[in-house]
Amino acid sequence: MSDSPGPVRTLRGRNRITSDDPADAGMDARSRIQQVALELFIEVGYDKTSLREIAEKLGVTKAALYYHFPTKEDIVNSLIQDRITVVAELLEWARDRPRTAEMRLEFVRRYSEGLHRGNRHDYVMRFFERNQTVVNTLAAGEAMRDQLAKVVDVLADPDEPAAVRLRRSLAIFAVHAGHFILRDREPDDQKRIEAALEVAEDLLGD
Amino acid sequence: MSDSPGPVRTLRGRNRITSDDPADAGMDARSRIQQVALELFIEVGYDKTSLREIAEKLGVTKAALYYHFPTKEDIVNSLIQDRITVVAELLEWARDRPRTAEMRLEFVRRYSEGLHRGNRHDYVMRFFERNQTVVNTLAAGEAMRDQLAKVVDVLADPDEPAAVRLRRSLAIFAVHAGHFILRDREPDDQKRIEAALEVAEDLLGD
DNA sequence: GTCTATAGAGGGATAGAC
DNA sequence: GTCTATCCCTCTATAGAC
Repeated sequence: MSDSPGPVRTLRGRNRITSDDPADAGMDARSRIQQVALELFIEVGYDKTSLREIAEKLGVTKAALYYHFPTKEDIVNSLIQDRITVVAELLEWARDRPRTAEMRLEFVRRYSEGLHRGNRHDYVMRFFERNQTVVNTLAAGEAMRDQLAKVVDVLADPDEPAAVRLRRSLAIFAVHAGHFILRDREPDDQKRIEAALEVAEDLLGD
Repeated sequence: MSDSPGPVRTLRGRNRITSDDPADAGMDARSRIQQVALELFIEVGYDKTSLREIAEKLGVTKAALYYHFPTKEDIVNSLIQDRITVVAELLEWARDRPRTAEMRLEFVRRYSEGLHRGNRHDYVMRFFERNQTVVNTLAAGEAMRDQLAKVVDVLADPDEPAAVRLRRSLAIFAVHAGHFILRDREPDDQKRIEAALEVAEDLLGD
């Protein structure tokens, strides 16, 4: 809830998650907070990440954070909001299209594209899966859950057999997980994404 | 670490996770604590579950818990320990067997069996996936991660192409997730397990 | 084996100066 | 926009009686 005061949302094209240090000029305060918080939320966990820790890593004090985000939850919500918007657009695209095999394929490709092109959406999803219990207590988290269910429903009719539904659900999961599961063996980002898509398309077929 | 004082480990055959109330005679104190804690850890999350809450649900006080488990972490560790043992045995079984297609199939079947027959192992795994960031700070959690990697390595040679590796990894995930993903559409436990196995076997083929 | 009471630490959030 | 200082709360864990 609430998108708070603070400066206007800039959200520059940024993919890497390595704002280890002050080399991060080029980002406004709000973005830098989001970035550092997201890293910590993924690695240490949302609950175990204190505002003090975030502030320290940014070289400011806790109180400074409160100027940009009224609560800790608001940091998460701001992160999730972008992602929700993008998926909502994709669902809108799919809305009245007939559920053909080609349509489903195109749907997954667009899904993958939105996940990897946009701003750190892959890391937002990683946060989501690594902090499931936290996310369930958030309104924005509930929204994401609903969307995910709708995405799955695009890929498989709710009254298809259980095995088919599961198989198609895994297509989405392949797109999500591929990026991280393969990280150690396949260093090339693009190659990983393509491999994941290959598996996903395979799962959609009969 | 540490398996603490407390009574001897009994761990009766028990599958349901519904110890809502004192209808849970038949379990010793230690098991009842594990049961209630596991439920809360899954639903509310490990961090947000306080010992007070666990104690309240059991109708005792916090201090009583400390008699059975020296720390909060020890509850988790005791839960995970069984699971680690079972998977270790399965990996031992697989150790020197040739990696044929039949062997992989049998491996996954045994994996599924150990997951659903044993004592609430499916819920332990659900705890694992829903509290990933917490589990990573635990020694026992690290052990589970290692085992999972080894399980995947049984199904796919580390130097096979990325897409193949991902596909096979998903076989294990299907077994894990199927049970929960399909819960709303397919009420029959056994049917869900079979559907998941069907998908898993499919993913192992070429 | 369970209780009451409390120590001791750390967290989120606010007040108000600059 | 950032700071210092502080409030207030909850949590884990321990001490010691019964």
